[in-house]
Amino acid sequence: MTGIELYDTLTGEVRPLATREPGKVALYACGPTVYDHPHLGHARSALTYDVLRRYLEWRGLDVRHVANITDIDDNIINRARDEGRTESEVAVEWEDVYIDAMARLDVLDPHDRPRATEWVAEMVDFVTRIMAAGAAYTTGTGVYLRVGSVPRYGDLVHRGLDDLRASAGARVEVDEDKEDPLDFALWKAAKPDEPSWPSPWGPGRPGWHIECVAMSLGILGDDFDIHGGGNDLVFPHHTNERAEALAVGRSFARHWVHNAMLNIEGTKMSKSLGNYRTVVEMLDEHPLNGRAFRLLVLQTHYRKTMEVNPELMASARTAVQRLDALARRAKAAGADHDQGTGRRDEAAAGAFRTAMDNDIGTPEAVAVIFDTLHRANAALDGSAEDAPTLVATVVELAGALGVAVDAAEHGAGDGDAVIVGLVSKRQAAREAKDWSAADGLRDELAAMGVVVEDTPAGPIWRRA
RNA sequence: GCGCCGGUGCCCGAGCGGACCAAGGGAACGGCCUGCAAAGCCGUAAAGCCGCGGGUUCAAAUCCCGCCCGGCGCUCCA
Repeated sequence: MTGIELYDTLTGEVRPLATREPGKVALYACGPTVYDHPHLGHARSALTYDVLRRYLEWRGLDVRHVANITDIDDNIINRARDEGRTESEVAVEWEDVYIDAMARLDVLDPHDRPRATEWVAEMVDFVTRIMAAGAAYTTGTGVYLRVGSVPRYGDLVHRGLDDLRASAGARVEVDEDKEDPLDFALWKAAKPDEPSWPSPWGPGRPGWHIECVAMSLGILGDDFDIHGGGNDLVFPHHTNERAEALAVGRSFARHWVHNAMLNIEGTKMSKSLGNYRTVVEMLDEHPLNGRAFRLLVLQTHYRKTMEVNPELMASARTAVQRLDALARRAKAAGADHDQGTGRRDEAAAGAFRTAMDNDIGTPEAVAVIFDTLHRANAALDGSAEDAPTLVATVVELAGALGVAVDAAEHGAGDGDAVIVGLVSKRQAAREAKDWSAADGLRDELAAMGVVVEDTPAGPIWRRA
């Protein structure tokens, strides 16, 4: 028992996270198929599991975080064909873009980042076992899972087989060779000009969902703790992953976690609506956007659709600056020296923990952080004894959610000497009570994008 | 149509039966601080009968029923 409660999609309720091994958490989060720019939805999803992982670690649990990269599928093949390149070239390019974008969002690298193409042998082996179990059959186009043979197939989506059948084929035409419209390909027979791997059923490539089963069970083992992903993956992706594992009698995820989608300007983000936003684009717009977007994600519960628009990004940036401002003035006041020594405000840490233990209540946790920030500022105003502890608590709790607090006055470094010179020149003018000279210098700095703040301990500055 | 998740102040967004909490962030306004600012502090608002209509209860934003609206899913999408 971890004391942490998490919503489980399978049972449809918040329930205690009871891990397979005490003190350890095996987490598998579905990663992207790499053939295009990662968008804000990918970022929200990655952030959700990064925060979950960081919090579990903050609680002292030993987490093994696996996030896959799907580097072979129809989209990649189509893109490669369109661009006259190999599938591998396309996949490598977009995987690099993805990983770089995640790093800029301060998403920790997962402990394992398996690629589908590196696990084909395991997938073939898995399909072989499903065949042996009598839960699959071959047709001219590949190997199919017999969905009807899997007990409680629709449990994850909370729908019965007949109900699912009734809407099957609503969007995609049904393959007549299949025994049941719900059956899906475990292995696809090779078509001309497509990459393929040898198999007992002839050359082909992995079918649907099989890569995640092979990799999650292969790396984390049976009965691993948490399987996560966007809630659009509940069906068919996760439902079918689960079916594949169940077909060979293996116990799959103990807990299913799904994050909600994201809207832009009130409507869903989609390419056709023209409101499709990429992570790189968002990050390039403002140096604070990485942290601001994370804060925005944290301010909405992970199971609720979140809103993103320029105004909200701006307000999140302002909030991030308040965090930095606290650190800066604490540093100027010499009140930050005990950071990392373990001293913290236990009332705040306790409230934070209570919020997070309750199904990862990040909005409330963020509220605790800002309440503490408020107390820290007040303590700093009155030079109260506990100011350093409160400041350290803010930094620690924000850090537990992956929000870095930056006390540095210096930006990139370029031009710092000039800025420092102007700041001290202005201070000299102020001491001489030459206000017009001082204000002129402040305007000059402002034109350079630098804001000066006068504190009892002397002037400090930051980039706007 | 079916399943899941939602509809709370100017915007975003907590709360899930009862306590001076209807949190927290942003925006606005007044005051303090400041040479003036910035940062910070204090306070305020006709700001919301918590989507609409019923019901359960001593007590509901919180539970139940119906309706309206939004999002996602219903074969490869976070």
